[in-house]
Amino acid sequence: MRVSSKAHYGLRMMTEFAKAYGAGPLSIAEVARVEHLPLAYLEQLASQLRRGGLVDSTRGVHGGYSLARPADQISVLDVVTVIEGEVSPVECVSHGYVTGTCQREGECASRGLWMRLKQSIDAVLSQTTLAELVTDQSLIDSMAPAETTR
Amino acid sequence: MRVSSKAHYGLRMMTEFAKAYGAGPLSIAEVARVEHLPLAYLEQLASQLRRGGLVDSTRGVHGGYSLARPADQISVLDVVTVIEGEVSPVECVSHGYVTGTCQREGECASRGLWMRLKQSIDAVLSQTTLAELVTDQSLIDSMAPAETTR
DNA sequence: AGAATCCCGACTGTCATGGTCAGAATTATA
DNA sequence: TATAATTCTGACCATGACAGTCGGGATTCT
Repeated sequence: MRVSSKAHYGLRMMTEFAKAYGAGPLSIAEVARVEHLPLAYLEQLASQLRRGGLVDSTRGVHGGYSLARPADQISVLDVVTVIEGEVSPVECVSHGYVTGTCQREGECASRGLWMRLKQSIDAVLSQTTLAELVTDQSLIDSMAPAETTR
Repeated sequence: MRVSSKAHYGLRMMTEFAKAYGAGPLSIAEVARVEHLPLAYLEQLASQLRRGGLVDSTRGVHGGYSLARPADQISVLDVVTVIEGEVSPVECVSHGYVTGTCQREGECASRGLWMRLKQSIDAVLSQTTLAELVTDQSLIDSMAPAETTR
């Protein structure tokens, strides 16, 4: 029951893109610098995010990535889903599940539980948008300016 | 964001123990038979459950395992925690987290999110007890008796 | 004594994670 | 027009978790 650091990295990258939204594309070299993440790895994640339709890319010298839509219209769930695939505690509650695949389906008592769990997770993740993460971030920054020079 | 089938197996086994509660120990050979799970694997899981204090074991001929306390006092969270370790989307919100381990702690905007997520998951898993799973099970069984002969 | 059981440690194959690397394609700019 | 900055792609790799298997030991009932 954990979020991969892959998804976590992706979210951090998306937060950077959100901060830069409207000011032209942001390169992953820049993201790697400010977030201290391995550049070559971010490249892969950025590709996934693009294929998932969350960001647009611009190649060439002043290229980079920018959010495909405003930050308040991209939820954490969107990001996690693109990178990790659908959030689903067990296969039988995932979207593409084909009825009958699990032989125990009829007599399974815990499916209801897993469905509640999935809904609960989805709710939390879809309620938080990148925009909120960014404003939380600036709140933190403004409250502890002495720490930022480290 | 998924529950390992290891934990899922463990839960199924615990449900069997719950059904047999009060009627002497239940052997894992029996569990393996009715749940169609590999016996040798269940042995490992049963050991973990015992070490985690969720079941008591009896060796010898009519031995087996029985719940360490009534089924309504064991939650799904208890089971998952013993088998998978603490449920925690990211390290920095887990119980044993040492403040300062994550260098980004000060400026991390998503920690609040992960804490909400953990709480939400914990809530769902701790609200459901083995007793409820068992009664759900019997409800299902009584409603579709024709299917049980397959 | 022997069968049924739990107990334990070692082993194994497969897969996801968390990367790295080399090089090709594209584009701005000196 | 060359070159530097970028994205894009596919291949590669090391590590550890997961999902098991196996062999044998310890215990207890009959």
